[in-house]
Amino acid sequence: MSEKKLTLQLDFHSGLPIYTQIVNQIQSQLVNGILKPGDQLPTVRALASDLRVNFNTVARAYRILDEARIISTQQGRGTYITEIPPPEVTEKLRKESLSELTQRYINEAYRLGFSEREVSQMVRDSLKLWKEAKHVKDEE
Amino acid sequence: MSEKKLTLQLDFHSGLPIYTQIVNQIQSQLVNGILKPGDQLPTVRALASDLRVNFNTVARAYRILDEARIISTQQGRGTYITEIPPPEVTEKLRKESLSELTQRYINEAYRLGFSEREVSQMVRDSLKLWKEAKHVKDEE
DNA sequence: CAATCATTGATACAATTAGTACAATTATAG
DNA sequence: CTATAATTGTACTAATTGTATCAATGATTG
Repeated sequence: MSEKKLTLQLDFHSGLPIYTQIVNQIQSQLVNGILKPGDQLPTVRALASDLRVNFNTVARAYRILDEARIISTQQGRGTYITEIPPPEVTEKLRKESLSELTQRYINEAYRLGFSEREVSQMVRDSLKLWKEAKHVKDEE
Repeated sequence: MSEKKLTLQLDFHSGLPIYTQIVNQIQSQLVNGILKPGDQLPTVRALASDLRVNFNTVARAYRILDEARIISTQQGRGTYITEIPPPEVTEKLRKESLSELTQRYINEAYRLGFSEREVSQMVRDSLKLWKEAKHVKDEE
């Protein structure tokens, strides 16, 4: 059951290797709860076909995730999200996920020509708004 | 799909370095719309062979364009025209666009359960790294 | 003329992705 | 139950890409 279809959005011009994008997005979906422990991932060939990449590229991503104990790949069986990800892994993942997200954000801002000062200021402002909004919400 | 052939006219007696001519003509074709953001450029070897020059000369041109953020070169993958920010965007639009980008970033971080402190710290760290990297690059 | 510097070329390297054969497991036929 | 085929991940290699380094060349300058 649970024919959950793994949906990944690759950007072939982003400068990030395909396998890295696959790794990042699977990590992100796990942190985010879209993927859960025990879930089966598509086979390397199925996902590769879906993404229109070579299956070795997917295999490489899976191997990286496997070495990080995030998934468990079993020859002849398939690939699964690790049942009980150790807390230090999930915390590490959380941090990495934020780091990843932040880098993407800063790179994008830089690409659009914004300065370090502008980015810094905008983040400060936005965080302030965010905190205020959260405050209001918490007061209910 | 889009097998656009990049056609450059080199003048070997002009006194202008080959790599400069390549840089200029690619820039020119971009301005004139012959090349568009996302377009893939020929490989350094293919273009070099086409122009009958050493591929390092093309690589040098590509590197200059890459540093100018006009193209994005990716080892093992290829070279692409980057999505350039239209220079004629007003400052207001610029700010709005950064604001929007930042909101998306913060919302995503929030959705992933990060605290204001974590986000703030991560942005500071990432900006620092970014600035250092830029510095090194500028010093060469 | 000699020294220096920019340009170009030669060569080796590194990163990414693709191709091919193989091994482990599971499903199926008899 | 056993044999065989199908499915899955693995390992190794090859091909394609850009990168780094240094040497050769040729022009410029003192």
